Amino acid sequence: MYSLSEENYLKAIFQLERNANEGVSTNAIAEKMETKASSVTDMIKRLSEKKLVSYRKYKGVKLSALGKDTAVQIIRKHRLWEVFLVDQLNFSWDEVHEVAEQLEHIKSKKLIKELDKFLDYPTMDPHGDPIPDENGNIIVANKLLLNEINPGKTTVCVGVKDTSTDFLKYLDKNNIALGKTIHIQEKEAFDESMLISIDQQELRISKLVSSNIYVKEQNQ
Amino acid sequence: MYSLSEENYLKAIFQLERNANEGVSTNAIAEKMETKASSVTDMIKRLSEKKLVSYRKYKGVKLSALGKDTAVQIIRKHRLWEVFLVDQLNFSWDEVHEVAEQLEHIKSKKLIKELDKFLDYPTMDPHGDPIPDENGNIIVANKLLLNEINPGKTTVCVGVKDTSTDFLKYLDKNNIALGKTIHIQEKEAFDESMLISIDQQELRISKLVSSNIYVKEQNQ
DNA sequence: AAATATATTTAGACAATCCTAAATATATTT
DNA sequence: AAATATATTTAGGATTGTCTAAATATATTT
Ligand SMILES: [Mn+2]
Ligand SMILES: [Mn+2]
Ligand SMILES: [Mn+2]
Ligand SMILES: [Mn+2]
Repeated sequence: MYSLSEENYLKAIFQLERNANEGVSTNAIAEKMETKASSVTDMIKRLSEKKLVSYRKYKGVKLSALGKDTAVQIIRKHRLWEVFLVDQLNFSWDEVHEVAEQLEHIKSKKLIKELDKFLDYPTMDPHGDPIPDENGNIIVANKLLLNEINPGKTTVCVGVKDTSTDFLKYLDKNNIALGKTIHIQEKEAFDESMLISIDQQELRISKLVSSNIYVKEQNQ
Repeated sequence: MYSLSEENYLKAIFQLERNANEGVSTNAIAEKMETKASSVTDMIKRLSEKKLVSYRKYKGVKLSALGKDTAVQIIRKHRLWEVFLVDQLNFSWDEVHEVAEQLEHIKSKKLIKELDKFLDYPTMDPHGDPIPDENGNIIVANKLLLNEINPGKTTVCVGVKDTSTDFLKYLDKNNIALGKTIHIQEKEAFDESMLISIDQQELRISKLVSSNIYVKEQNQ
């Protein structure tokens, strides 16, 4: 169907489109893909030929319905594989991404259908991100960033924004994981650092940390 | 490490080397890979540069130790994935090869180690072929082709030589599977067809069929 | 609005992999 | 051993995807 390279571009454009409401810029794609703007322009033309994106010179690209659907299916595969690696093969949440980047390109309808069944139809991946269903529908949970919550509140960790190995290992080290109850004791006005408690343990975290943890408020 | 294409060539050469004791010919590789002899020559030069094969013009290629080891590890991955697909994801033995051809190229030491453990260290794939261990050792079972066995003997099916969908579906239809007891009642001298019985059911099979089923003799 | 900075595209090139057609080497017949 | 057939390599080219450098368009400053 589509090449590995085309699939990676589609995924990148999809993720960039979430934020920007205008066409996604060549440079933004180049940065995300860690490649050169000229390479992006080349690829955009190919994707446009194949009706995966709409493109007007200098105006950026938008995914077509076909392009969007293709991207979502790749994300679905990526996240299902991540679940498999963590739940069945003893991978930790900081080890799965690289392998899932490869596995997401395996082409087999049956494989992904059976994997989904085997994993008992998971709805989120190890980082708290939603897994699109067969039809490409994504249920967006109403989650908030921890740094937006007021002191005194009790929350539950439901996801991470930064999924880098460094950040995930930091969280591991400090006993922060999906499902953990996080109580916010104080928020320092000066640098927005927070004093939180998890399992009766106090911990001070920087704004950089609190702005990369998704939570939902408890009992609401 | 190595490209998908390079890996596929190594695997093909490895399999061809099993039979031929001389260097593997360009044409043999071309036929196996369903490509052109000129493409094979191109690739052989690349593999030779990378010390994966030794090559003398017009004399065919031989895998180096490195090439052999690389090929065996790919075969190991291929067969482990086939076991996974059949045992865990409800694939039938005629459906796995195509997907395993893709999965065998996923690069992750940990993945294959954990998959092996998850499957409880299987020693053979769904077609009865041995799975090389971590160190690349292959235990060659002493199996015989059914057409070499004399009438009156009782055997157990332990593998298939032809793994094409058509042949595997024929076996399914006729209740022939790994582990089944096959009793040989008659062998027709004229065309070497056989009358066999499986689960008290009689079946006449052609020489083409009996020469693609591996068995071991019972009680010996 | 002109000058400057930034973003984007184009031109030209390169590596990997495949192909066809032609040239050459090796093997088989006669 | 010459003639013929078969196998293999080489030459030249296409495609995909990448890159650098130059050209051009758009955005921002002054
Ligand atoms: Mn990921
Ligand atoms: Mn994830
Ligand atoms: Mn196979
Ligand atoms: Mn097999």
